[in-house]
Amino acid sequence: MLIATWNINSVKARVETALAWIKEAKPDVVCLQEIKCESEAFPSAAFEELGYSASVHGQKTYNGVAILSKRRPDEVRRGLPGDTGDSQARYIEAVIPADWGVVRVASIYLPNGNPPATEKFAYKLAWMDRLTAHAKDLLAHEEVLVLAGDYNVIPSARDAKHPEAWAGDALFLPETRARFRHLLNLGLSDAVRATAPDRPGLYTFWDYQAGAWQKDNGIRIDHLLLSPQAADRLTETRLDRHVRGWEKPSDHVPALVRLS
DNA sequence: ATGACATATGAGATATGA
Repeated sequence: MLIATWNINSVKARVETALAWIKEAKPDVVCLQEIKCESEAFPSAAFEELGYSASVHGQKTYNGVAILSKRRPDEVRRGLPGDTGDSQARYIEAVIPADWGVVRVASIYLPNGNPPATEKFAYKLAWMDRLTAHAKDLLAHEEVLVLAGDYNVIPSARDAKHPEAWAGDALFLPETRARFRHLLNLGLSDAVRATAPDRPGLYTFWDYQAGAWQKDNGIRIDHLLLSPQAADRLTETRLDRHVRGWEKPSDHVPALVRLS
């Protein structure tokens, strides 16, 4: 079972690109972030034509997450528990049938948090604490679980071409990285690092500006975190970086795991 | 360097991103 995560930076601006990539990669599950539209406006029909069911948690203009799956989900949760006053659409979770049972998949759009000296950074850290609390609850079920998405976290220096340039950034500050480590230390595996512990140059994002793609000035901020039961089934990880070179690309590329 | 790019909104300029 092939599971992907992709920050698509507006599903309406990118629907043709998304369809082209899905036809090529043929994933079983696709977690999308930054769809930037309300749930009713999501182009579900276009994906249904390719045989996918769409579960959507959207909002106007900003954020918005979705899960596309070939098999229809058994259940869907919209919104991250822990703060009923949080109106930002950044979390959706679905239980999806697999040949060997079911997999619980979350599509996560973790707050950016810049600039760091503002309430935006406090919101990011609080959101990470809520995610950790929820992950702890989910891990207690001892299921095949994949927490996939745009984490807006550069876990370590090897995950950036120029780590020094990110020193004061919300994506790389010690508080951010400590919370990400805390999440991993619950017992989750960073799938890409589980299969390539020290390899440099594994990036998922290149800024639109200043020729970042041409210079390969990238960072790795899109992650698939696996429960032990999911890690047992991990046979392949992949970053589809060629998609960044397509016409009108998202600034992120798909990251994938295969569970067998 | 608060800029470059890109997107949404809404119809010009601003907010957001990472």
